This record gives sequence, structure tokens and C-alpha cells, in this order.
Amino acid sequence: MRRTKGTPRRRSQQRERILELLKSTDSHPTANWIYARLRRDFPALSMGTVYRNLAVLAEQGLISRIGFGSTFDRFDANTGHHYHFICDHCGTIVDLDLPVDESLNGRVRAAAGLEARSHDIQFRGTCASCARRIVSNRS
Amino acid sequence: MRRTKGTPRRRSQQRERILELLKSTDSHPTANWIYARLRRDFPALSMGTVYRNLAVLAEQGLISRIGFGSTFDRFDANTGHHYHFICDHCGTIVDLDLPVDESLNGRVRAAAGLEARSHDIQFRGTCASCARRIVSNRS
DNA sequence: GTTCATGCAAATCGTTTGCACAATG
DNA sequence: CATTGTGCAAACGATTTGCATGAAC
Repeated sequence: MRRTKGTPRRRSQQRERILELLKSTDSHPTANWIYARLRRDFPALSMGTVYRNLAVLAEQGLISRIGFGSTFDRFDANTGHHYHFICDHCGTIVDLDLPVDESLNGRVRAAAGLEARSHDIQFRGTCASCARRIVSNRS
Repeated sequence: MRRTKGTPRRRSQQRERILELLKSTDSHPTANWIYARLRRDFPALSMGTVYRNLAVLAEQGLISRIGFGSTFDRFDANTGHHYHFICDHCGTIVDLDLPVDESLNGRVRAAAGLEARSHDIQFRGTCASCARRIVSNRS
């Protein structure tokens, strides 16, 4: 949107309603759901506005995008149950050789009454080679 | 691809090489990486073939797609650390009120030497309303 | 020879972006 | 009034699909 550095963000009806809407629900809406919902108040609303505002809100830490982090589908021939480590810097995904804790599924039943059949864990951090690169580039 | 029910799947050079390639690596390739790699052996290979075969292999349980399960980005105004339950049937995502186990990050360091800063867990199963629907439709 | 798998290209889907105009401070 | 935010439409990138031809069995 071409912003000159340092200029403060302006408020907008649309952005405020998007945040309010997200705060009012415990579902995890898609952009399209928000769009459909807000069209009642702003008949001319566009998807571009929805996406732009979601990006701003996420950048401000007021909301978070949930997902795997990668834009691409990724495939794995290791079909056994295992956890993943994802590097925040280079996006590399590493299979972890960590014992899988199947008792976690039972904890979900105890806490929420939901029957969890399986679970996945993604750890996030900096992989070894990125850590090395970052240390050596320290300014 | 228009398959008449019950007809057996035929083998294909391309599919076998895709599986072999996935088994030979511990990275978690994207479709495009596989495509580029296999083009050496099949100069006329098309992306359509890659995607079709990945779908077949996944359907046969020989590989798995890793990701959040949803095609769409989803947004959440609950920015505190929490785990998710995803219903396999309807895709609903539920925030879990489960204690977050920060010690898991340390276990990754101990086991793999990787510095995990955070982690996410997605439990999968059938949500309450889908479970009800399925029981009542039992044939 | 029948039916499935491939290659190609066009279509689709979610998301992003350029531009002229409206809203904000 | 200077600059951001919006709406619109076109662009984009990943994935999917229709169709004619080639491969499997």
C-alpha cells in the first residue's frame, strides 16, 4: 500500500470490525467467512481489504495466522508417527526422533471431552546452520 | 482421471520414481522440487502428473501430506499459547484449554540439539457434533 | 483392446497488488 | 491537504482438471 516510513497508521471502520469479529468468535475464520460476514455492514467491501487488514492486524500482533507456515504442500514418505522441527529462517523441516507421547490424546478427552485420535507437534526455532549464519553476521 | 470402480491401479514409471525419491530424502519436498528433480529422467514430465501421483500415493497411505489440513489461511484473535483440536470430518478448529507444556521445547534440545523456541500441537479426531451425526447414520 | 496414466494447456482457487478515489487525522 | 485505506479488477502462484494420446496389462 505504499506507506512512508514513520507515518502512523490510520484507523478504519473495516479494520476495527474485522478485529471485533475475530474476537467475538472461537471458531477460526477464513478470510472468506469474514468477508461474507462483514458484507452486511459494508456492502461494497472487497476481499483485498479483508486480506490487507488481516495482514496489518497480524503484524501488530493482535491476531495470528494459524497454519503450517509454508505456502506449499510438503510431502513425506516417513509415515510413522513423528514430530517436526521447522526453522523460522530457512523453512527447513526436520523429522524429530523424539518419543511420541500418545497419552496426550487422553488428556484432551479429560480436559475437553473430545476424542483425539492422533496429534502432530511442530516445534519452531532456528536450525543449526541458520544459527551459525546469524551469529557470524552479528552487527 | 475417470476410473471405473474396482479396476486395479496400474503401475507407472513416474509414480514409482516419485515414491523412491521421497523415500530417499529426509527433507520434505514440495511438488515443485520433485518435478524439477524428475525432469532429468522424464524430460516431458508435467506438474499435473506429479500432483496426481502424490494424491494417489497419499490415498494409498504410502506418503503423507504435511500441513495444517486446511487449504485456507485461518485467523485467530486468541494470541496466547494454546493447542488446537481439528475435526477430521467437518474441519472445525477448537481452541483447547490444555496446560501448555513448555518443557517440550527442552526435550527437543536434548534429543536433537535443536533450539526450539515454541511449539504447536494439533489434535485430530471427531468433534462432538460429527460424532453424533455419524452414530445416527450408522448403516 | 480396454482402461488407466500422461502431457499439455486451460481452468480454478486462495491470495496479492496496482491504480484511482474516498476517508482519516 | 498529505497520506493512508478502500474498492475494483487484474495479476499471481500453487494446484486441479479436460482432453487427446501413450502405456499397462
